[in-house]
Amino acid sequence: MKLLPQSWYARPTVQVAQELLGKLLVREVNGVRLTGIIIETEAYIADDPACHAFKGKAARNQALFGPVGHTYVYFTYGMHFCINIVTREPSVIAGGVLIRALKPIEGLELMGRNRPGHSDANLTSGPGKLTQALDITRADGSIDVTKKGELYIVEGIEVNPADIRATPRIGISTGKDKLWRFTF
DNA sequence: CACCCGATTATCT
DNA sequence: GATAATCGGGTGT
Repeated sequence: MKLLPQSWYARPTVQVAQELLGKLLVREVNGVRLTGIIIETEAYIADDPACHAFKGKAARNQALFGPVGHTYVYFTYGMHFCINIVTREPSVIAGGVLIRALKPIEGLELMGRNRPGHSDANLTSGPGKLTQALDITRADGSIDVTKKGELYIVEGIEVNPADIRATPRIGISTGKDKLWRFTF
């Protein structure tokens, strides 16, 4: 499995959001490997009222302004973590791609233990669920996913661009007119 | 299957 | 004090 160079993430956020579909998110902790195919993403950039970075730099969202190819993990609704990959072209000040869903490939047993009482189909079928299944927390913010480590992304399956569907993003109150949620 | 709501807390007004 | 890039359980059709 091949890692993607940092330059791959230094391209327009909306384009990378689509190309992340089919890639593999790999979590390695305590010698156990958890893997899933990325099947749903959403793009967020600074020039977009729905983006956490829209109102400027703050303690919570600083990672969105940081180096591309790193993670941005935030905590929301008092109980959920969500993970983004920082991605943007050089002329854009901040931006990232929210990973909304995975298809579990490897390490189903541990994912199930991280989410007791749930069937395989419900392990990673939402942004808050997949972080729980992969045991991703605040501590996993600002990790470089272009290098093998506790958390990284490698090439996965080929996705036919014709199979990619663009729809409005979920759960936001502004910026609903943009079709920046991608599934295949 | 559609809608409604409570849980729980960081962040902002 | 209100809101939030959510989830899961409940109720009603």
